[in-house]
Amino acid sequence: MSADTQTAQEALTFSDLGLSPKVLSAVSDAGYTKPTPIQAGAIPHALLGKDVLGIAQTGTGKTASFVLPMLTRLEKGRARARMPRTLILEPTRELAAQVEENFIKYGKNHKLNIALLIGGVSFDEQDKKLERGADVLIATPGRLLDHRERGKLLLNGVEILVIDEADRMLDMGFIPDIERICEMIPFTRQTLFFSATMPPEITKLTEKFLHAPVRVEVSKAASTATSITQRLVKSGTKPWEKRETLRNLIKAEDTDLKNAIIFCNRKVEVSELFRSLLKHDFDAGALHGDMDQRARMQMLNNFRDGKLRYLVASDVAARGLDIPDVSHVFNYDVPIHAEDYVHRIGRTGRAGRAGKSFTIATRSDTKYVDAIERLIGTKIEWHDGDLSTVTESEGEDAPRRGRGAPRRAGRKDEDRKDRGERSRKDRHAKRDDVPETTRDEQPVAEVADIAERRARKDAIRSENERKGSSNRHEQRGDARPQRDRPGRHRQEEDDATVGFGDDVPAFMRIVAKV
DNA sequence: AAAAAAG
Repeated sequence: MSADTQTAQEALTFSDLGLSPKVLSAVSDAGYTKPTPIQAGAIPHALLGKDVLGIAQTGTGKTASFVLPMLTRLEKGRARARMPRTLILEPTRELAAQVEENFIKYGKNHKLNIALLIGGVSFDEQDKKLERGADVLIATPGRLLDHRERGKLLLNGVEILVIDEADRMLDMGFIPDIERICEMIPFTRQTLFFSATMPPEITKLTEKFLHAPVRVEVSKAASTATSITQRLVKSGTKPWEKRETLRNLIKAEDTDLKNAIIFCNRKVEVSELFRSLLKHDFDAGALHGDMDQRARMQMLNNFRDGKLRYLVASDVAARGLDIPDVSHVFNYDVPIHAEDYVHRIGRTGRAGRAGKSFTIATRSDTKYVDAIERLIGTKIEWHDGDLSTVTESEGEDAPRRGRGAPRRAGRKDEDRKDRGERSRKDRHAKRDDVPETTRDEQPVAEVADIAERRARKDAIRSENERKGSSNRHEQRGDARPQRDRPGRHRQEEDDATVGFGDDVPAFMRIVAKV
Protein backbone atom coordinates (compact mmCIF):
# COMPACT_ATOMS: atom_id res chain seq x y z
CA MET A 1 0.00 0.00 0.00
CA SER A 2 1.26 3.33 -0.86
CA ALA A 3 1.50 5.79 1.83
CA ASP A 4 -0.29 8.91 2.25
CA THR A 5 0.73 10.07 5.66
CA GLN A 6 -2.46 9.12 7.38
CA THR A 7 -2.69 5.56 6.29
CA ALA A 8 0.99 4.96 6.77
CA GLN A 9 0.50 4.56 10.47
CA GLU A 10 -2.73 2.66 10.10
CA ALA A 11 -1.00 0.08 8.03
CA LEU A 12 1.61 -0.61 10.69
CA THR A 13 1.52 -3.94 12.42
CA PHE A 14 3.23 -4.93 15.61
CA SER A 15 5.88 -6.76 13.68
CA ASP A 16 7.04 -3.48 12.17
CA LEU A 17 7.99 -2.05 15.51
CA GLY A 18 11.11 -4.03 16.32
CA LEU A 19 9.67 -6.17 19.12
CA SER A 20 11.17 -9.57 19.83
CA PRO A 21 9.60 -12.77 18.49
CA LYS A 22 8.56 -13.88 21.97
CA VAL A 23 6.70 -10.66 22.53
CA LEU A 24 5.17 -10.68 19.09
CA SER A 25 3.83 -14.14 19.54
CA ALA A 26 2.21 -13.23 22.86
CA VAL A 27 0.70 -10.15 21.29
CA SER A 28 -0.76 -12.09 18.44
CA ASP A 29 -2.05 -14.76 20.83
CA ALA A 30 -3.83 -11.98 22.63
CA GLY A 31 -5.51 -11.18 19.36
CA TYR A 32 -3.84 -7.91 18.50
CA THR A 33 -2.30 -7.11 15.15
CA LYS A 34 -2.36 -3.37 14.88
CA PRO A 35 -0.71 -1.07 17.36
CA THR A 36 -2.61 1.94 18.64
CA PRO A 37 -1.14 5.37 17.90
CA ILE A 38 0.59 5.64 21.24
CA GLN A 39 2.06 2.17 20.80
CA ALA A 40 3.24 2.86 17.28
CA GLY A 41 4.76 6.12 18.44
CA ALA A 42 6.40 5.02 21.64
CA ILE A 43 7.54 1.44 21.14
CA PRO A 44 10.33 1.98 18.58
CA HIS A 45 11.93 4.69 20.70
CA ALA A 46 11.52 2.75 23.90
CA LEU A 47 13.24 -0.19 22.26
CA LEU A 48 16.20 2.01 21.40
CA GLY A 49 16.58 2.92 25.02
CA LYS A 50 15.39 6.46 24.67
CA ASP A 51 13.38 8.33 27.23
CA VAL A 52 9.77 8.71 26.22
CA LEU A 53 7.24 11.29 27.27
CA GLY A 54 3.86 9.85 26.40
CA ILE A 55 0.87 12.09 26.59
CA ALA A 56 -2.14 9.87 26.50
CA GLN A 57 -5.24 8.99 28.38
CA THR A 58 -5.79 5.56 29.75
CA GLY A 59 -7.55 3.34 27.32
CA THR A 60 -5.38 4.41 24.46
CA GLY A 61 -3.26 1.31 24.70
CA LYS A 62 -0.74 3.12 26.82
CA THR A 63 0.07 0.20 29.07
CA ALA A 64 1.19 -2.05 26.24
CA SER A 65 3.25 0.81 24.87
CA PHE A 66 5.67 0.36 27.74
CA VAL A 67 5.08 -3.28 28.65
CA LEU A 68 5.98 -4.64 25.21
CA PRO A 69 9.29 -2.86 24.71
CA MET A 70 10.25 -3.54 28.30
CA LEU A 71 9.71 -7.25 27.79
CA THR A 72 11.87 -7.17 24.72
CA ARG A 73 14.62 -5.33 26.50
CA LEU A 74 14.46 -7.58 29.52
CA GLU A 75 15.35 -10.60 27.45
CA LYS A 76 18.98 -9.76 27.93
CA GLY A 77 20.26 -10.08 31.45
CA ARG A 78 19.06 -11.38 34.77
CA ALA A 79 17.74 -10.00 38.00
CA ARG A 80 19.72 -10.07 41.21
CA ALA A 81 18.31 -10.40 44.68
CA ARG A 82 16.71 -7.24 46.00
CA MET A 83 17.77 -5.36 42.91
CA PRO A 84 14.88 -5.07 40.53
CA ARG A 85 15.77 -4.37 36.94
CA THR A 86 12.76 -2.26 36.15
CA LEU A 87 10.30 -0.24 38.16
CA ILE A 88 6.80 0.85 37.24
CA LEU A 89 5.04 3.34 39.47
CA GLU A 90 1.27 3.51 39.49
CA PRO A 91 -1.05 5.78 41.46
CA THR A 92 -3.55 3.17 42.60
CA ARG A 93 -3.37 -0.42 43.68
CA GLU A 94 -5.82 -1.60 41.07
CA LEU A 95 -3.87 0.02 38.30
CA ALA A 96 -0.72 -1.59 39.55
CA ALA A 97 -2.41 -4.97 39.57
CA GLN A 98 -3.65 -4.33 36.09
CA VAL A 99 -0.17 -3.61 34.83
CA GLU A 100 0.98 -6.84 36.41
CA GLU A 101 -1.70 -8.67 34.43
CA ASN A 102 -0.32 -7.13 31.27
CA PHE A 103 3.15 -8.36 32.07
CA ILE A 104 1.79 -11.81 32.69
CA LYS A 105 -0.21 -11.83 29.50
CA TYR A 106 2.45 -10.47 27.18
CA GLY A 107 5.33 -12.03 29.06
CA LYS A 108 4.00 -15.55 28.89
CA ASN A 109 6.92 -16.64 26.73
CA HIS A 110 9.42 -15.12 29.11
CA LYS A 111 10.57 -16.41 32.42
CA LEU A 112 10.36 -13.24 34.36
CA ASN A 113 9.98 -12.59 38.03
CA ILE A 114 7.32 -10.03 38.57
CA ALA A 115 6.74 -8.39 41.92
CA LEU A 116 3.74 -6.30 42.78
CA LEU A 117 4.29 -3.99 45.72
CA ILE A 118 1.06 -2.43 46.87
CA GLY A 119 -0.41 -1.51 50.21
CA GLY A 120 -3.18 -3.30 51.98
CA VAL A 121 -1.65 -6.74 51.69
CA SER A 122 1.02 -8.50 53.68
CA PHE A 123 4.72 -7.88 53.21
CA ASP A 124 5.80 -11.50 53.32
CA GLU A 125 5.05 -12.53 49.82
CA GLN A 126 6.34 -9.27 48.44
CA ASP A 127 9.57 -9.72 50.38
CA LYS A 128 10.04 -13.17 48.94
CA LYS A 129 9.65 -11.95 45.43
CA LEU A 130 12.14 -9.17 45.99
CA GLU A 131 14.56 -11.61 47.53
CA ARG A 132 14.29 -13.84 44.52
CA GLY A 133 15.22 -10.95 42.25
CA ALA A 134 12.55 -9.11 40.33
CA ASP A 135 12.83 -8.37 36.65
CA VAL A 136 9.72 -6.30 36.86
CA LEU A 137 8.67 -4.37 39.91
CA ILE A 138 5.28 -2.72 39.87
CA ALA A 139 4.43 -0.52 42.79
CA THR A 140 2.40 2.20 44.37
CA PRO A 141 4.69 4.80 45.93
CA GLY A 142 3.84 4.30 49.60
CA ARG A 143 4.52 0.60 49.77
CA LEU A 144 7.62 0.91 47.63
CA LEU A 145 9.17 3.42 49.99
CA ASP A 146 8.11 1.31 52.91
CA HIS A 147 10.01 -1.66 51.55
CA ARG A 148 13.02 0.46 50.89
CA GLU A 149 13.08 1.84 54.38
CA ARG A 150 12.96 -1.68 55.68
CA GLY A 151 16.10 -2.36 53.70
CA LYS A 152 14.54 -4.99 51.51
CA LEU A 153 14.98 -3.14 48.32
CA LEU A 154 17.81 -1.58 46.38
CA LEU A 155 16.91 0.65 43.52
CA ASN A 156 20.35 1.18 42.05
CA GLY A 157 19.98 -1.72 39.64
CA VAL A 158 16.95 -0.28 37.92
CA GLU A 159 17.50 0.00 34.19
CA ILE A 160 14.06 1.17 33.16
CA LEU A 161 11.77 3.39 35.18
CA VAL A 162 8.15 3.93 34.23
CA ILE A 163 6.06 6.67 35.75
CA ASP A 164 2.48 6.18 34.77
CA GLU A 165 -0.46 8.53 35.20
CA ALA A 166 1.79 11.31 36.37
CA ASP A 167 -0.92 13.92 36.46
CA ARG A 168 -2.98 11.73 38.65
CA MET A 169 -0.03 11.21 40.93
CA LEU A 170 0.11 14.95 41.16
CA ASP A 171 -3.56 15.16 42.13
CA MET A 172 -2.92 12.62 44.80
CA GLY A 173 0.03 14.41 46.26
CA PHE A 174 2.56 11.81 45.22
CA ILE A 175 5.00 14.07 43.48
CA PRO A 176 7.41 14.42 46.40
CA ASP A 177 7.48 10.64 46.69
CA ILE A 178 8.07 10.30 42.99
CA GLU A 179 10.95 12.74 43.18
CA ARG A 180 12.49 10.83 46.04
CA ILE A 181 12.19 7.59 44.15
CA CYS A 182 13.62 9.05 40.96
CA GLU A 183 16.60 10.24 42.90
CA MET A 184 17.31 6.74 44.16
CA ILE A 185 17.63 5.36 40.67
CA PRO A 186 20.80 5.69 38.64
CA PHE A 187 21.12 8.46 36.18
CA THR A 188 21.85 5.98 33.42
CA ARG A 189 18.41 4.49 33.48
CA GLN A 190 15.82 4.83 30.78
CA THR A 191 12.67 6.66 31.81
CA LEU A 192 9.25 6.24 30.28
CA PHE A 193 6.88 8.86 31.51
CA PHE A 194 3.14 9.00 30.91
CA SER A 195 0.58 11.60 31.69
CA ALA A 196 -2.83 12.45 30.31
CA THR A 197 -2.31 16.17 30.72
CA MET A 198 0.73 18.35 31.20
CA PRO A 199 0.20 20.84 34.00
CA PRO A 200 3.25 22.97 34.87
CA GLU A 201 4.27 20.79 37.81
CA ILE A 202 4.42 17.79 35.55
CA THR A 203 6.39 19.63 32.91
CA LYS A 204 8.88 20.58 35.58
CA LEU A 205 9.15 17.00 36.65
CA THR A 206 9.86 15.83 33.13
CA GLU A 207 12.51 18.48 32.72
CA LYS A 208 14.18 17.29 35.84
CA PHE A 209 14.02 13.55 35.29
CA LEU A 210 13.90 12.88 31.57
CA HIS A 211 16.84 13.12 29.22
CA ALA A 212 16.09 14.30 25.74
CA PRO A 213 12.75 12.52 25.72
CA VAL A 214 10.86 11.63 22.61
CA ARG A 215 7.47 13.17 22.94
CA VAL A 216 4.56 11.05 21.80
CA GLU A 217 1.16 12.60 21.99
CA VAL A 218 -1.98 10.85 20.88
CA SER A 219 -4.40 12.87 18.88
CA LYS A 220 -7.33 14.28 20.67
CA ALA A 221 -10.82 14.20 19.40
CA ALA A 222 -12.58 17.50 19.54
CA SER A 223 -15.59 16.39 21.47
CA THR A 224 -17.06 13.69 23.62
CA ALA A 225 -17.35 10.24 22.23
CA THR A 226 -20.20 9.89 19.89
CA SER A 227 -20.59 6.31 21.01
CA ILE A 228 -21.75 7.44 24.43
CA THR A 229 -25.29 8.62 24.90
CA GLN A 230 -25.30 11.11 27.73
CA ARG A 231 -28.35 12.14 29.72
CA LEU A 232 -29.10 14.18 32.79
CA VAL A 233 -31.71 12.87 35.15
CA LYS A 234 -33.56 15.14 37.50
CA SER A 235 -33.95 14.23 41.11
CA GLY A 236 -34.82 15.66 44.48
CA THR A 237 -31.90 16.35 46.74
CA LYS A 238 -32.65 13.89 49.52
CA PRO A 239 -30.57 10.75 49.53
CA TRP A 240 -33.61 8.51 49.47
CA GLU A 241 -34.98 10.45 46.54
CA LYS A 242 -31.76 10.03 44.67
CA ARG A 243 -31.68 6.34 45.44
CA GLU A 244 -35.21 5.98 44.21
CA THR A 245 -34.40 7.92 41.07
CA LEU A 246 -31.49 5.63 40.47
CA ARG A 247 -33.47 2.45 41.02
CA ASN A 248 -36.18 3.56 38.67
CA LEU A 249 -33.64 4.49 36.11
CA ILE A 250 -31.88 1.18 36.35
CA LYS A 251 -35.14 -0.67 36.01
CA ALA A 252 -36.16 1.38 33.03
CA GLU A 253 -32.86 0.64 31.36
CA ASP A 254 -33.01 -3.03 32.18
CA THR A 255 -33.20 -4.42 28.69
CA ASP A 256 -30.13 -2.61 27.38
CA LEU A 257 -28.21 -2.82 30.57
CA LYS A 258 -25.52 -5.43 30.60
CA ASN A 259 -23.61 -4.00 33.51
CA ALA A 260 -23.04 -0.64 35.04
CA ILE A 261 -20.70 1.38 37.16
CA ILE A 262 -22.44 3.74 39.54
CA PHE A 263 -20.22 6.57 40.68
CA CYS A 264 -20.60 8.43 43.94
CA ASN A 265 -18.57 11.38 45.11
CA ARG A 266 -17.84 10.05 48.54
CA LYS A 267 -16.88 6.79 50.10
CA VAL A 268 -19.71 6.84 52.62
CA GLU A 269 -22.14 7.32 49.82
CA VAL A 270 -20.64 4.36 48.04
CA SER A 271 -21.26 2.13 51.02
CA GLU A 272 -24.71 3.54 51.72
CA LEU A 273 -25.88 3.21 48.18
CA PHE A 274 -24.32 -0.22 47.91
CA ARG A 275 -26.17 -1.47 50.96
CA SER A 276 -29.36 0.08 49.76
CA LEU A 277 -29.08 -1.59 46.38
CA LEU A 278 -28.45 -4.93 48.04
CA LYS A 279 -31.57 -4.47 50.13
CA HIS A 280 -33.44 -3.85 46.96
CA ASP A 281 -32.15 -7.03 45.41
CA PHE A 282 -29.74 -5.60 42.90
CA ASP A 283 -26.63 -7.67 42.51
CA ALA A 284 -24.26 -4.91 43.30
CA GLY A 285 -20.68 -4.67 44.41
CA ALA A 286 -18.81 -1.74 45.85
CA LEU A 287 -15.38 -0.31 45.37
CA HIS A 288 -13.67 2.44 47.28
CA GLY A 289 -10.37 3.06 48.91
CA ASP A 290 -11.34 2.37 52.49
CA MET A 291 -12.36 -1.17 51.77
CA ASP A 292 -9.84 -3.82 52.55
CA GLN A 293 -7.73 -4.86 49.67
CA ARG A 294 -9.16 -8.34 49.44
CA ALA A 295 -12.68 -7.01 49.09
CA ARG A 296 -11.53 -4.47 46.51
CA MET A 297 -9.95 -7.08 44.33
CA GLN A 298 -12.81 -9.45 44.77
CA MET A 299 -15.42 -6.88 43.86
CA LEU A 300 -13.50 -5.78 40.82
CA ASN A 301 -12.89 -9.30 39.59
CA ASN A 302 -16.46 -10.34 40.17
CA PHE A 303 -17.65 -7.34 38.28
CA ARG A 304 -15.28 -8.05 35.43
CA ASP A 305 -16.36 -11.67 35.34
CA GLY A 306 -19.99 -10.71 35.19
CA LYS A 307 -20.82 -12.11 38.61
CA LEU A 308 -21.88 -8.66 39.64
CA ARG A 309 -23.99 -6.51 37.43
CA TYR A 310 -23.54 -3.25 39.25
CA LEU A 311 -20.47 -1.73 40.75
CA VAL A 312 -20.93 1.21 43.07
CA ALA A 313 -17.66 3.04 43.11
CA SER A 314 -15.77 6.12 44.11
CA ASP A 315 -13.47 7.82 41.68
CA VAL A 316 -10.89 5.15 42.38
CA ALA A 317 -12.61 3.43 39.49
CA ALA A 318 -12.98 6.50 37.30
CA ARG A 319 -9.68 6.29 35.52
CA GLY A 320 -7.51 3.70 34.10
CA LEU A 321 -9.25 0.57 35.20
CA ASP A 322 -9.79 -1.61 32.25
CA ILE A 323 -13.24 -3.02 32.55
CA PRO A 324 -14.38 -3.98 29.10
CA ASP A 325 -17.97 -3.95 28.02
CA VAL A 326 -19.58 -1.70 30.55
CA SER A 327 -22.89 -0.79 29.00
CA HIS A 328 -23.90 1.94 31.43
CA VAL A 329 -22.37 4.53 33.67
CA PHE A 330 -24.55 6.17 36.27
CA ASN A 331 -23.40 9.21 38.13
CA TYR A 332 -25.29 9.02 41.37
CA ASP A 333 -23.61 12.32 42.15
CA VAL A 334 -22.54 14.96 39.72
CA PRO A 335 -18.76 15.00 39.94
CA ILE A 336 -17.40 18.15 41.48
CA HIS A 337 -14.55 18.36 39.04
CA ALA A 338 -15.65 18.38 35.47
CA GLU A 339 -12.70 16.30 34.29
CA ASP A 340 -13.87 13.48 36.49
CA TYR A 341 -17.07 13.40 34.51
CA VAL A 342 -15.12 12.77 31.37
CA HIS A 343 -13.17 9.98 33.00
CA ARG A 344 -16.22 8.40 34.53
CA ILE A 345 -18.32 8.21 31.42
CA GLY A 346 -15.26 7.06 29.55
CA ARG A 347 -15.74 3.73 31.34
CA THR A 348 -18.44 3.00 28.81
CA GLY A 349 -18.55 3.29 25.05
CA ARG A 350 -15.10 1.78 24.79
CA ALA A 351 -13.66 0.45 21.57
CA GLY A 352 -16.41 2.06 19.59
CA ARG A 353 -19.17 0.13 21.31
CA ALA A 354 -22.31 1.95 22.29
CA GLY A 355 -22.57 3.12 25.85
CA LYS A 356 -24.99 5.10 27.93
CA SER A 357 -24.38 7.45 30.77
CA PHE A 358 -26.92 8.96 33.11
CA THR A 359 -26.08 11.67 35.55
CA ILE A 360 -28.46 12.28 38.40
CA ALA A 361 -28.65 15.98 39.03
CA THR A 362 -30.39 17.95 41.76
CA ARG A 363 -30.94 21.66 42.12
CA SER A 364 -27.75 22.09 44.00
CA ASP A 365 -25.73 20.49 41.22
CA THR A 366 -26.51 23.08 38.59
CA LYS A 367 -23.17 24.82 38.66
CA TYR A 368 -21.27 21.57 38.36
CA VAL A 369 -23.42 20.52 35.46
CA ASP A 370 -22.70 23.86 33.83
CA ALA A 371 -18.99 23.33 34.30
CA ILE A 372 -19.20 19.91 32.72
CA GLU A 373 -21.11 21.21 29.75
CA ARG A 374 -18.55 23.94 29.32
CA LEU A 375 -15.75 21.42 29.42
CA ILE A 376 -17.23 19.03 26.93
CA GLY A 377 -18.49 21.88 24.83
CA THR A 378 -22.02 20.63 24.52
CA LYS A 379 -25.30 20.61 26.38
CA ILE A 380 -26.33 17.31 27.88
CA GLU A 381 -29.93 16.39 27.22
CA TRP A 382 -32.34 15.81 30.03
CA HIS A 383 -33.67 12.31 30.18
CA ASP A 384 -37.14 13.07 31.36
CA GLY A 385 -37.65 16.75 31.89
CA ASP A 386 -35.30 19.19 33.55
CA LEU A 387 -35.04 20.28 37.13
CA SER A 388 -37.83 22.82 36.87
CA THR A 389 -40.21 19.88 36.89
CA VAL A 390 -38.95 18.52 40.18
CA THR A 391 -40.96 19.09 43.29
CA GLU A 392 -38.58 19.46 46.11
CA SER A 393 -39.71 17.61 49.20
CA GLU A 394 -39.45 19.35 52.52
CA GLY A 395 -37.69 18.12 55.59
CA GLU A 396 -35.66 15.04 56.12
CA ASP A 397 -38.52 12.65 56.34
CA ALA A 398 -40.88 14.11 53.89
CA PRO A 399 -43.14 11.34 52.73
CA ARG A 400 -42.65 10.20 49.25
CA ARG A 401 -45.09 11.12 46.62
CA GLY A 402 -47.60 8.34 46.69
CA ARG A 403 -47.30 7.75 43.00
CA GLY A 404 -44.53 6.56 40.80
CA ALA A 405 -45.24 3.85 43.19
CA PRO A 406 -43.26 0.85 44.20
CA ARG A 407 -44.09 -2.22 42.30
CA ARG A 408 -43.55 -4.60 45.14
CA ALA A 409 -45.38 -4.78 48.36
CA GLY A 410 -43.15 -3.93 51.23
CA ARG A 411 -41.14 -1.39 49.40
CA LYS A 412 -42.21 1.36 51.70
CA ASP A 413 -40.69 -0.35 54.62
CA GLU A 414 -37.48 -0.75 52.81
CA ASP A 415 -37.41 2.82 51.84
CA ARG A 416 -38.04 3.84 55.35
CA LYS A 417 -35.14 1.71 56.31
CA ASP A 418 -33.11 3.35 53.63
CA ARG A 419 -33.66 6.58 55.33
CA GLY A 420 -32.12 5.18 58.40
CA GLU A 421 -35.30 4.50 60.31
CA ARG A 422 -36.05 1.31 62.02
CA SER A 423 -38.69 -0.73 60.33
CA ARG A 424 -40.33 -3.99 61.21
CA LYS A 425 -37.94 -6.86 60.90
CA ASP A 426 -37.80 -8.08 57.37
CA ARG A 427 -39.60 -11.08 56.24
CA HIS A 428 -36.52 -11.91 54.26
CA ALA A 429 -34.13 -14.49 55.44
CA LYS A 430 -31.55 -12.80 57.60
CA ARG A 431 -28.78 -14.21 55.43
CA ASP A 432 -29.39 -11.60 52.80
CA ASP A 433 -29.95 -8.89 55.25
CA VAL A 434 -27.30 -6.27 55.46
CA PRO A 435 -26.29 -5.28 58.93
CA GLU A 436 -27.60 -1.83 59.58
CA THR A 437 -24.64 -0.93 61.60
CA THR A 438 -22.31 -1.59 58.77
CA ARG A 439 -19.74 1.10 58.64
CA ASP A 440 -16.65 1.10 56.65
CA GLU A 441 -14.20 -0.87 58.67
CA GLN A 442 -14.46 -4.56 59.12
CA PRO A 443 -18.08 -5.11 58.10
CA VAL A 444 -17.34 -4.16 54.54
CA ALA A 445 -15.73 -7.53 54.12
CA GLU A 446 -18.88 -9.15 55.41
CA VAL A 447 -20.93 -7.14 53.05
CA ALA A 448 -18.57 -8.11 50.29
CA ASP A 449 -19.18 -11.75 51.07
CA ILE A 450 -22.88 -11.23 51.09
CA ALA A 451 -22.66 -9.52 47.76
CA GLU A 452 -20.60 -12.30 46.37
CA ARG A 453 -22.95 -15.00 47.55
CA ARG A 454 -25.84 -13.14 46.14
CA ALA A 455 -24.09 -12.65 42.86
CA ARG A 456 -23.46 -16.35 42.56
CA LYS A 457 -27.01 -17.14 43.48
CA ASP A 458 -28.24 -14.71 40.88
CA ALA A 459 -25.99 -16.13 38.26
CA ILE A 460 -27.44 -19.54 38.89
CA ARG A 461 -30.95 -18.23 38.96
CA SER A 462 -30.62 -16.42 35.67
CA GLU A 463 -28.98 -19.45 34.17
CA ASN A 464 -31.98 -21.49 35.23
CA GLU A 465 -34.37 -18.94 33.90
CA ARG A 466 -32.67 -18.98 30.60
CA LYS A 467 -33.21 -22.68 30.52
CA GLY A 468 -36.86 -22.10 31.21
CA SER A 469 -36.94 -23.49 34.68
CA SER A 470 -37.59 -20.83 37.20
CA ASN A 471 -36.76 -22.86 40.25
CA ARG A 472 -34.41 -21.15 42.55
CA HIS A 473 -31.53 -23.16 43.65
CA GLU A 474 -29.92 -22.16 46.80
CA GLN A 475 -26.23 -22.16 46.33
CA ARG A 476 -24.47 -23.31 49.39
CA GLY A 477 -22.70 -20.39 50.87
CA ASP A 478 -19.07 -20.98 50.35
CA ALA A 479 -17.85 -17.70 51.55
CA ARG A 480 -14.75 -18.50 53.44
CA PRO A 481 -14.19 -16.76 56.67
CA GLN A 482 -11.04 -15.22 55.39
CA ARG A 483 -9.62 -12.88 57.84
CA ASP A 484 -7.01 -10.62 56.54
CA ARG A 485 -4.33 -12.01 58.76
CA PRO A 486 -0.96 -10.69 57.91
CA GLY A 487 1.48 -13.27 56.86
CA ARG A 488 -1.13 -15.44 55.38
CA HIS A 489 -1.03 -16.26 51.73
CA ARG A 490 -4.01 -17.08 49.78
CA GLN A 491 -3.40 -19.41 46.97
CA GLU A 492 -6.97 -19.49 45.95
CA GLU A 493 -6.77 -17.31 42.96
CA ASP A 494 -9.68 -19.51 41.98
CA ASP A 495 -11.10 -17.57 39.14
CA ALA A 496 -8.68 -17.14 36.35
CA THR A 497 -7.98 -13.50 36.07
CA VAL A 498 -9.32 -11.87 33.00
CA GLY A 499 -7.02 -10.47 30.43
CA PHE A 500 -6.80 -6.76 30.14
CA GLY A 501 -6.75 -5.84 26.53
CA ASP A 502 -6.11 -2.22 26.03
CA ASP A 503 -9.12 -1.30 24.09
CA VAL A 504 -8.68 1.23 21.44
CA PRO A 505 -11.19 3.77 22.45
CA ALA A 506 -13.24 5.80 20.10
CA PHE A 507 -13.46 8.21 22.87
CA MET A 508 -10.60 8.57 25.22
CA ARG A 509 -8.94 11.21 23.15
CA ILE A 510 -10.86 13.87 24.96
CA VAL A 511 -8.61 16.18 26.69
CA ALA A 512 -9.94 17.02 30.02
CA LYS A 513 -8.04 20.17 30.41
CA VAL A 514 -9.39 23.60 31.02
C1' DA B 1 -18.27 19.07 49.19
C1' DA B 2 -13.75 14.22 47.39
C1' DA B 3 -10.60 10.49 46.38
C1' DA B 4 -6.38 8.24 46.48
C1' DA B 5 -1.95 6.17 49.10
C1' DA B 6 1.87 3.58 54.23
C1' DG B 7 0.09 2.01 58.83
